[in-house]
Amino acid sequence: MTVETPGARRQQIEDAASALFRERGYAATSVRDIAQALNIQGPSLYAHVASKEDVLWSIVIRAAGRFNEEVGPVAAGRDSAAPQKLRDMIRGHAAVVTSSQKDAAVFLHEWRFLSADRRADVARRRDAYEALFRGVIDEGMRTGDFHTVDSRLTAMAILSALNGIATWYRTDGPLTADQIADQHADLFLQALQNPAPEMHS
Amino acid sequence: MTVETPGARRQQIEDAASALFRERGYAATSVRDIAQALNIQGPSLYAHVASKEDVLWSIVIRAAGRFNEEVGPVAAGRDSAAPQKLRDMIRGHAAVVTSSQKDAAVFLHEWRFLSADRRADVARRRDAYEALFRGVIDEGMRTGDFHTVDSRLTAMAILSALNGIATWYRTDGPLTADQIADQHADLFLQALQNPAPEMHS
DNA sequence: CCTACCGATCGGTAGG
DNA sequence: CCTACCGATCGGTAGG
Repeated sequence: MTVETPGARRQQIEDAASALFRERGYAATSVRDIAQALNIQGPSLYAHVASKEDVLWSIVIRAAGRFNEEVGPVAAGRDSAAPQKLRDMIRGHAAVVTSSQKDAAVFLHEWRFLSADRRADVARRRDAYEALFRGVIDEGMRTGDFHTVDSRLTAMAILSALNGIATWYRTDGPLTADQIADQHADLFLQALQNPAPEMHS
Repeated sequence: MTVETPGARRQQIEDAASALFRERGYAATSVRDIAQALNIQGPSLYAHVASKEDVLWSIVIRAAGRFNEEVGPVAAGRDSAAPQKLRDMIRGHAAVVTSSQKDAAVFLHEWRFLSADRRADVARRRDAYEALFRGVIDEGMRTGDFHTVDSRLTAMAILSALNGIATWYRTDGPLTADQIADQHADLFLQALQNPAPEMHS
């Protein structure tokens, strides 16, 4: 008697697939595995999805969308300086990794199993996203808030550290998602920020 | 007429497999793919290896061994303080990632396809290795060289950043392997180190 | 190192 | 959402 919102079943499929792709990897997960998680037969899945790759694609764009929604506005914001902006971007990215852990892990590790076209699309989005981080680092160097670093290497180091959270974060671990986000922000801001200029110099 | 050292063929198999596992992933690489890279037939591979998983295992322990050889002695060393030690550990780890890029990438991403026993073994080694980094960070906090951080989170951040190098490093890129290693060391030492104490305080 | 071959499983379709 | 089924491919073995 419950009225399901359209696509509710599709969502369940994607969630089950996300968990399986993360645990076993895309290539090692069969369509029947996904179906079994939903207590239906393998071929029944094709009433809802066109192909196994389509399911992966949905998960990947879902995750990519969350990162962009969270970090994009901060990066575009004009009302805060580079250090605060980078701090908020780090916190935002970390928050997506911890709150959408499965999708994020699949996005990060399984996108190579997409078709060539879709892979190219992901590569473009990814580069644009990394450019947000490079940009704020460059900005901080221009304003003198950050000391001189290679902004590409530094952006990659930050993002690799944040993405690594997807590998080791446990909801029942000793640190909350907020603490993890804050401590990464502290760590990298400490690494980048120049000491506040002395008043008398 | 060339006399091949024993195991030379085995090495070639592991090298070819390492490249393929890295590109396509273990599960998506067939035994026939590996054989083809060596211009032999699929079943001929079994004259040299017992199973596909055995090849993965060889690559994984090869990579794990390199990390331990490079970083272990530094971590155990008694002749330098925590900051210099951490700097050398970061440089050592980064050097392995860049010099054994394929093996390192396979080690980092494909080890979950090992049997349960071997996976447990890798997990143990990995934890012991991470403990080397946690240890030197703890040491630096005790001596007052580092300010207070969560050593586990910080160790994971450092290792995730360094392991990420395997994803983006290109031999023909703008930065040499040494520059990448040094700049990661600079970045994280900057993040951790307290300013040198004033003489008059 | 080869050919011939094995049972199992894969993603996906037909036709309800 | 089901059963029945398809061709392709998988890791691996037999027997040279």
